[in-house]
Amino acid sequence: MPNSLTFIIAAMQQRKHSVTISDVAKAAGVSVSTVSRVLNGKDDVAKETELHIQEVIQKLEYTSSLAARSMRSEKTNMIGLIMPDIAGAYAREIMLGVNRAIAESDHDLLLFTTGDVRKHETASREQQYVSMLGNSITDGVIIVAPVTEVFSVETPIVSIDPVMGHPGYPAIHATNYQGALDAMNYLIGLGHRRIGFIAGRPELESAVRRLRGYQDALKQANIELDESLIVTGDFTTGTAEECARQLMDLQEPPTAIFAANDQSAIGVYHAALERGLRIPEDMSLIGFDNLPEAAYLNLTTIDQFLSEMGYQATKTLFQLIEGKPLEKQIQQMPTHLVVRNSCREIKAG
Amino acid sequence: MPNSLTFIIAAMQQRKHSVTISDVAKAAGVSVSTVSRVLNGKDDVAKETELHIQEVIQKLEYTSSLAARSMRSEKTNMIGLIMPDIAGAYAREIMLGVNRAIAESDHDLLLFTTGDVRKHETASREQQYVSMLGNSITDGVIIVAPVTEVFSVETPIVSIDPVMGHPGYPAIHATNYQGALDAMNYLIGLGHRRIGFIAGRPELESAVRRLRGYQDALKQANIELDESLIVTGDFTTGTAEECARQLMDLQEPPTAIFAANDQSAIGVYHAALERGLRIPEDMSLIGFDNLPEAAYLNLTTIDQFLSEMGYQATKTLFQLIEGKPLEKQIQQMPTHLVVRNSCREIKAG
DNA sequence: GTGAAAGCGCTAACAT
DNA sequence: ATGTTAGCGCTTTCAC
Repeated sequence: MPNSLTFIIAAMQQRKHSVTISDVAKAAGVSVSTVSRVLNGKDDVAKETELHIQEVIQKLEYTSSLAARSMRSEKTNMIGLIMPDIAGAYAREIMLGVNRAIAESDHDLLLFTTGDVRKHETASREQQYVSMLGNSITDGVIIVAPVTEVFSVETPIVSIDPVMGHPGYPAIHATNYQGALDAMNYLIGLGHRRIGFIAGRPELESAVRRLRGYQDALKQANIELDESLIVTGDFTTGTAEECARQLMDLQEPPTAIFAANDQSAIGVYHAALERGLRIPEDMSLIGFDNLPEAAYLNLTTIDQFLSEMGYQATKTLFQLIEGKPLEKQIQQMPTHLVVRNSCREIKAG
Repeated sequence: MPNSLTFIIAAMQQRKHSVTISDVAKAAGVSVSTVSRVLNGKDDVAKETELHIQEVIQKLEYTSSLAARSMRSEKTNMIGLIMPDIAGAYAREIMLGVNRAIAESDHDLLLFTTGDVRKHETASREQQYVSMLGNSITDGVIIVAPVTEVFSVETPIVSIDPVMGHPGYPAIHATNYQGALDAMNYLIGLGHRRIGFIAGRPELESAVRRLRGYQDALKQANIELDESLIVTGDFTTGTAEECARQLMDLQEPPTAIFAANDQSAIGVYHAALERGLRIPEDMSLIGFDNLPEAAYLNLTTIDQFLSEMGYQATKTLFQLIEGKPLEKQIQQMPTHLVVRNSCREIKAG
C-alpha cells in the first residue's frame, strides 16, 4: 500500500472586496442607520423597509464587521478564553467545560492562543492578551495561564487556577492541598502505612500543594516520611507508569499509591495491569468500590474535574457580564484519584 | 471525606476605564500620530521621544485595541480557526496540528466556536463566521465544518475536510475512499475473506466514502458482501466497542475487523481485551506487527493524522496570506486503523 | 520629526 | 419611521 494514505491540498486563490453597511444602504436606497437598526433588531423600522433590507443583505452576502461593531457597542456576545496553548491535556479538559457552558449560552467563544507559552517575550503578556480581547472584541475574558501578577482591566475577567491565592479578580481554583490531605486520610483510614506518592512537576504550584498535602497527612497520622516512596512524575500517563514501576520495585513496596492527578493515575493503572493486577470489569473504575457514594471516583468523574472548572469559570464570567452579584461559592468536586492496594495485589499475583 | 474535593470560586469585582492611544499621547505630551508611529515601529521618530513614549505606555499599561487596529490596518498577525465545537476528539486532533503550526509561526490564533453545531440556525452560518473573523480581526481563516456551500470572501481561507470535493477555495481533505480501499486490500492480501466493518455516522461524507471503499474492495476481490459484517458506529470508542462485540457474536464471526477510524479501533481493542485476546506488550500497538515498515501503524501515528491535516492547513493558510503561489500537493498520511485477526484469536482463546 | 485631519465600518443620540 | 451627525480607537496621508 504505497500511497494508500494520502491527503490532498487543493489550491485556489481568490479575492473580493468586502461589502460594508453602506453598500447595503446604497443598494437598498436607505440610510446607513436604518440598516444598522435592522441589523440590531430595533423595532422602530417599517416592516416593509425591514424586509427589503433583509433581502439586500442576503443578496449581497453582507456580514457586519466584528471589529467595527465591537468598537461602538458594549456587547459583542462573545467571550474570550486565553490559553498558552490548545494542545495539552490540561487545555483540553478546560475547553471541554468551557465548550459546554458556551453551547448552553447565547454567547460564542473566541479562544486566543499563541500556541506556545514561550512566544512573545514581553513583560506582561497575559495583561496584554486580556486587554486586547477584553477591551474590544469580547464581553469578558477567562484566563488560563500561570498568572503571576495582579493586573487590572476594565473588562470582566475570571481566572482559572492562578498561581496566586488571591489575584485581583474572580478565580476558580482547586483545593489542591485539602484534596490531597483528604485523599491521604482516606487511605490512612483504610489502614495503609506505606503509601506511595507520584508527584507532579515541582514548578507547578498545584503539584507542590498536593505534595504538601501528602506530607502533612502522614505527619498528622504520625507516620514517618519515607522519601523513597515519593517519586516525581510530570502529570502525564507515561511518566507515571514509570514511577509506579519504580515504586513497585522497591525492597519494601507501598501498599497503596496516591497519584497526584488523573493522568498519573491512569499510568499507575497501566503499570498495575502490566504486572498482572486483576482489572475491574468496567475499565473506568479503579478500585474504589469501598469508597462512600459521594466520593465514588471513576475516570469519567475525574476527567470532569478540570472540565468542571472550565464550566464554572464560564458561568461565573456570564454572571459578571450580566452584572449579577457574585458570592463566594464552594463546589464539591473530586480532585484526585487514589489507586489503592495495587502493590499488594501485585505482590500476591 | 466529605468535602475533600472542592474548588473555590473567589469573587471580586472591578472596573476601570480603558486606556486609549490618546491617553498615552496626552500623558506623553505628544500627538496621537506620534504614539501610533512608535507603536508600529516606524523609524521616523526621534529616539528620545520614542523612549519617552515607550515609558508612558509601560506605566499606563496601555494595550492597543484589537478592534480599532484591525479596522485600519491590513495585517493583524492573527489567523482564525472556525470550528463547530472544541470538545470533540475530532476538534482536538485538528487543534493539535494547528497549535503546532501556530507555535512555530509569528502569528497567533483566534479560535471561534459556538460550542455546538446546532446553535445559530441561520442559513449560511459558516459564511457569516468567516467574514466576521476574516474581514476584520484575522489575516486569514481556517474553516472546519461541514461546509455544504461554496461561498466567496475577500479573506484568505483554507478548509479542512469539507464535504464538497471542490469548494471554491483551498482545502485539505483526506483520501477516505482510497485509504479504505487500500486498507481492505491489505487485509484481503493476508487471506481474509470475512472482514467486519465498523462504519461511522452515515451523514458524514468521510464515513460514506470509507464504507464505499470497504464495499468496492470486496467487489474487486470477488468477495460477496455480507451485510451482517457491516455495523454502523459513530466514530466513538464506546459505540465501536459495542459494534465489535456484535461482530464477534455472529454465528460466523469475521476473521478481521476494519474499524473506520482510530477511535473505533480503540473500541475494538477494548472489546478484544474483554474477550481475553492477548495484548501486545506496548499498548499503543494494535496487532500491526506484520505490516510493512511504511505502514506500521500505531495509535500515536494514527492520532497524528487529523492533526497533520490541521498543521498542513495552517501552513497553507500562511502561504496564502503571504501571497505565495500555491501548488497542488500530495502528502503521505495514514488514514485508517485496521485491527486484524482479533476475532480469530478470540475464538481460539 | 511631529501634528492635524481624514477616515475605517459601525452604533447611538439627536433631529425631522 | 427614517436621515443626519458625531464619534469609538486607531492608522495614514499631508502639511508644517
